[in-house]
Amino acid sequence: MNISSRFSVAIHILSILEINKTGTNTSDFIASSVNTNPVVIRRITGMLSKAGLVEVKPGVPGAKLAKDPGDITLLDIYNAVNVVEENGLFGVHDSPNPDCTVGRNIQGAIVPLFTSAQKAMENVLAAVKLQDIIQDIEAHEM
Amino acid sequence: MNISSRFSVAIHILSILEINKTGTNTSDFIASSVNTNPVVIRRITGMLSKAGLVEVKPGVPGAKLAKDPGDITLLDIYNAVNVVEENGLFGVHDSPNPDCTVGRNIQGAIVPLFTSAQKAMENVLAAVKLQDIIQDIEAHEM
DNA sequence: TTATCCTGTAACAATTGTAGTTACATGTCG
DNA sequence: CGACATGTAACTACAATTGTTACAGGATAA
Repeated sequence: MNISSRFSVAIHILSILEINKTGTNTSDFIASSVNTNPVVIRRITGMLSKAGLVEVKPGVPGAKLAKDPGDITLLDIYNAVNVVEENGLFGVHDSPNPDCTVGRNIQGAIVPLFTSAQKAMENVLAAVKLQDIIQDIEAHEM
Repeated sequence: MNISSRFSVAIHILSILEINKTGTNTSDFIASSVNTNPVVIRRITGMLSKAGLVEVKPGVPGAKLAKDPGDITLLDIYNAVNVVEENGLFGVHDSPNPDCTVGRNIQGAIVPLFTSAQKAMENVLAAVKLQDIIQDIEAHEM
C-alpha cells in the first residue's frame, strides 16, 4: 500500500509553475519533466484548480499558481488531490461480531488512535510550504 | 487508498488472545468474532507468528500471545502485517526528467519530508501498547 | 473565419493489492 | 487410525492507480 503518486506529481507541477513562472507551462511541457502522459498532468491540474491552488483555462496554454507559494502547504496539496480520505488512512474491518467482547468494542478502541496517528502525519505536511520545497530545489542548483 | 484492514484485524486477533487467554482460540472462533473467513485469520496469524508476536503450531488448535501485552506496541503489529513498507507510505513518481531543474531535484526535496511525516504517524503507533487496547475494551464492559 | 494549439474529459487497458473462498497437504493427539 | 486444526496454494471478485487514445470545445493568430 502507498499513497498515490498523484501527491508527489502535484508538488512537482506546482514547483514548476513557480520556478518557471515566466514561461508557459503546458501539460505537455510539465509531462516531459514529470516523465508521464500529458493527460495525467491535466487530470491533476484539474484537481488543483478545483481546490483553488492553480488557475487554468480551457484553450489557454499553461497554468499559473493561484496563490503565493508561501500560502500553500503540502497539506493543502495533499487534500486537493484526494489521496487519503479524512480519517480514512487506516482501513478498519467493518461489522465485527457484537456478541463478542472484543468484537463489540474493537472499533471504539482503535479508531481514535488511528485518527490521531493520521493527524500526526498530516501535521507534518501542514508545517511545510510550497515555498520551502522551491527553496530546497533552488539551493541545489547553486 | 487506505492501509489494509489486516492491521485492524491483527489488533483484533491479539486482543482476543489476551482477553480469552484461558480459552482455545482457533481460527474459526476468531473468524466469527472478526466476521471473516478463517483462512484470512490464519494468514494474519502466520504473519504475527513470523514476527514473534504469537505462538501457533500446525495441528495444535489455538494461538497464544508470545509476549506480554505490555511489551507489544501497535507499531510492532503494524510492522508484522506488512501494511506499509519502510519509508514507503508515500508513493513517489520515479524517473523525473533530469534535464529539468525541478525534475532533477524534486525527489531530494520531498522524500525526506515524506519520511518524517510517515515517522510521525508511526511514532503515535509506537506509543500505544496492546495492553492499552485491552484496557479500553474491558473498561467498556463494566 | 479558419487553422492551430491547448485544455477537459470520457473510455478503456494493464497492473496491482485486497479480501474472500475452496481445496488439500500436513501435524497433533485422543 | 480418526477427528480436527493449521499452513498454504490457487482462484475469484473488486477497487484504485496509471497510462493511453480519442475527441469535444475554448482561445487566438493569420
